[in-house]
Formats: sequence, structure tokens, C-alpha cells
Amino acid sequence: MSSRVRLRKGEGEQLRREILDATRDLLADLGSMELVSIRSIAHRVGVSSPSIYLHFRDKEHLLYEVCREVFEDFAARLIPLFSAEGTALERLRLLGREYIRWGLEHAALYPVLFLGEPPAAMEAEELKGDPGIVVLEGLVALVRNGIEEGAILPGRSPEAIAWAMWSGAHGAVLLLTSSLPWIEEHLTASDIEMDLPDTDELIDTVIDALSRSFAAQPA
Amino acid sequence: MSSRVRLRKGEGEQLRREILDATRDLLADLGSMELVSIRSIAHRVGVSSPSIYLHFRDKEHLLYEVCREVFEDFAARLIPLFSAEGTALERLRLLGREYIRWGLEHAALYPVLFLGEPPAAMEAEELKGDPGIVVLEGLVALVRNGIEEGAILPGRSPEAIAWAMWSGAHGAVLLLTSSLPWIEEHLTASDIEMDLPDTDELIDTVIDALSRSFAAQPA
DNA sequence: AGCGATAAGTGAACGCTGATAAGTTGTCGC
DNA sequence: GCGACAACTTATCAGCGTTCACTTATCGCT
Repeated sequence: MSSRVRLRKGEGEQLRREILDATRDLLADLGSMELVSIRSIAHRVGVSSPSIYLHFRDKEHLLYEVCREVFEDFAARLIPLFSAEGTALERLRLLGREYIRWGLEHAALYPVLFLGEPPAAMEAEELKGDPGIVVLEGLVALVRNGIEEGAILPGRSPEAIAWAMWSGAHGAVLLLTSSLPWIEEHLTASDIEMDLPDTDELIDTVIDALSRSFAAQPA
Repeated sequence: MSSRVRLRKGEGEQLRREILDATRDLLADLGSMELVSIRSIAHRVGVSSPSIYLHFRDKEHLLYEVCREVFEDFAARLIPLFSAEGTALERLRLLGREYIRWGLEHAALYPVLFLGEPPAAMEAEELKGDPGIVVLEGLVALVRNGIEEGAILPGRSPEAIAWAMWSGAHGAVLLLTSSLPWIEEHLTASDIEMDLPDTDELIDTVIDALSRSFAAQPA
């Protein structure tokens, strides 16, 4: 309850920014959309809860906007790799690694970004420049490129190959951030004997598996 | 509000079963734990909401119990495949396919089962026979087996390979059930041009990618 | 048959949530 | 200095998970 001073007459947009920042921070702290309440956001900003609704239609839109901003960072990290050096396959490996790394760094936000869907009341226009879609398009293009230049085996559609790679990276991020931690914890609590994979080795294995199997010539 | 008749004195456990069934059905209908309220469960069973608490400590435990029952079905479908015919690699392929198929069939429950964690107040003992853990152990054992019999390339730990395969299947199920549907819908709504993968081809591609890349001899 | 014990279930309430409507207050242009 | 409007608050609503105190029906026992 920072007891903000009321903004001057044309400066209402500043509150919008403060709300977005506070929401992003709370989301990263608590790791789940449900735990972030409108009231807690308002409290952190130092404002009453209905003030949120002066700038966002509802909680869903606010969270989507936050996600979209974080997605911009995601896109900024991945898009340069589309034109990195090396063969298309090497660029795919880089991309996969960076994707997983980014996902692990943003463990709390990743599920919100990649498992939820955009608000139902979202107009198609707003979704147009969605950074996630842009990266996906780039990935498919990169695979298509790899097939054309002979680095990737033909036979499968570029979309299937791209989505298969996405599947591997997506699954790895989610297993590492959501399943592995509690399995690890509960194994030590009970007396079940079970070895768990090393994070880095799992990442290497996923990347290797996906890239090797599509490579035109065995590495 | 079916206005149930009150059960006789030793028959209280029947309500427990009715609650579990109603919860499973509601969960499959609505596809999210948050949308299933204690009150809606109670209403469907025809009982007042505090009655739920006569049989379950809280919502989390109730949902975990439902998940655990569904997990039993999951385990029942997968465990036979551990001892199916063919090489370890062929069994892994079967397993991967069945895993994804099961996930797609239980699209609403899959995220609840595989993304949430068990209740914090769960005692280690209760988690002991968790069917998910059993299947995971079987998967690792199968990979270890495959390495020993020379069907799977050594060099990576069995845990890393097993979890890499899990990653691919996990990611494929989640992408197919959560991302692909709304991407598809929003693409047609806006005028973005983008091809999407065919479901069956994506599954084939993921399974092929993961199994081929670990195979000792190229298929 | 009647009574005490207990299982089965309910009604009302608490503090939380997202959201809305109506009201207040500060600030700007004229 | 006054009207208009932007910025923001207070009060409120319905619904959520959960708890407590209460009722009611059934059982075993004398």
C-alpha cells in the first residue's frame, strides 16, 4: 500500500505501465495466474482494485498483455538465431537450446504463456503480431529451408518436423520445471529408489535426438 | 439437485464414490480444475457442499484422488506394453504411440494429471504406488534393457534417454491439445497464412525422431 | 419399547475472489 | 471561478473453498 499520489490529468497511462510491471513481478514470484489476484496487484501498485479496470477489460486481458510483453523478450532472443551461421540444422540446434534455456529461465511464466490460450474476447487484429506466432512461422520456414538446401531429410512436411521439434523442447521445459522438481522431492521423502536425469544431459539428449534424426547425413 | 435420500448408517462410503465419479465427469466436461467447484460437485451429487468434507480433506485431495484413479487406467494401458513382443526399441515406439493416444483421448484430464503437483499435505506413503511413478520406472527400465541388449546406443544415461522420450510425447500431447486448437481457430479468424501439421503425421514424426535417433542400427 | 451414541448431512457464516455502479476529488481550459 | 472531465475510491454483488454448530435418522443395548 504505497499510497500513491494521484496522477495529473493527462498522465493516466503511467498507471497502466505500473500495473503491467507489478503484475509481471507478482506472476514471476508466485508462478501461477490464479495466485495473482487483482487486489494484490492493486495493493502492490498502491491503488484500489477497481482502478485496474480503468486500464484493462478484465484479469484475462491484463495477464495476456503481460504475457505478450514477456513474449517480446522471447522473440527477441530467438529470432536472431534464424539467421545465425552454419547449416539449417545447426541453427535448429541453437534454436532448440535457446528455447529450452529461455523456458527454464522463465519457469514461472512459461506455462502461462504456452499452455493458456488468449482471451476469448480478443479480436483477431490484436493477435496479429503475436511474437509466439512469429517465432513459429520462422521455425517452419527454417525447416523448409533446411529441406531445400539438403540438410534435412525430405519425406515429412516442414510443419510436422517443426512441430515435432517444438514438442521435444516444449515437453522438456515442462517436465524439467513442473514434474521433475516434485518427483525429486517426493522420492527423497519416501524411500523409493529411482535415478533422475541430469538437467543438462536431458537437454543435450533432446536436442541431439531431434536434430540427428532429421539430419540428411548422420553426424 | 437430485435431492438424494440420506444413506443408512454404515453406508457413508457410497457417497464418497458418487463424489469421485461426479468430480471426474465434471472435470472431463469442463477441462480444468478451477472450473470444477466444490459446490458444483455437491450439486451434481445432490448433496450440500460441506458434505464433501466428510470424505475428503480439501479440494486438492479430492482432485488428486480422481486423478489417481484415472492414472490407474493410464498405467493399465501402458504397462502391458513393457513386455510386448519385439525389440526394446519397438516396445518404446509402441509405448510412445500409446502414451500420446491416451493423452489425446483424455485431453481434459491430461494437464491436470501431468502438470499439477500432488497436494503439499500428501504423505509420502500415499504417493508410494502412484501409477505415474510406476510407469516412469518401467520406462527407464525398458531403456536400460534396450542398451544392454544392444538395441539402443549407449553413451547417454538411461534416465536421460527415457526422459527425452517422455519430453517428446509430453510436448506433443500438450501442443496438440492446448496450442494447436486455438492457433488453428485464430488463424482462420484473422487472415494469417500458415500451414499447420496434420495430427497423425506429427505423432509419427515425433515417434520416429525419438526412436530412430537412439537406435543402435539405423532403420 | 425406549434411550443413548453416533453416523450422515445441513445452514449459516468467514474471508477470499473477480467485477460493477455510483460517487468523490483533483486538475485543466476557458 | 466555474464547468467538464480524468483519476480514482467506496460500497457492493455473486461465487469460491472451508469451518462450525446444528439437526436428523439409524443402530445397538437394556
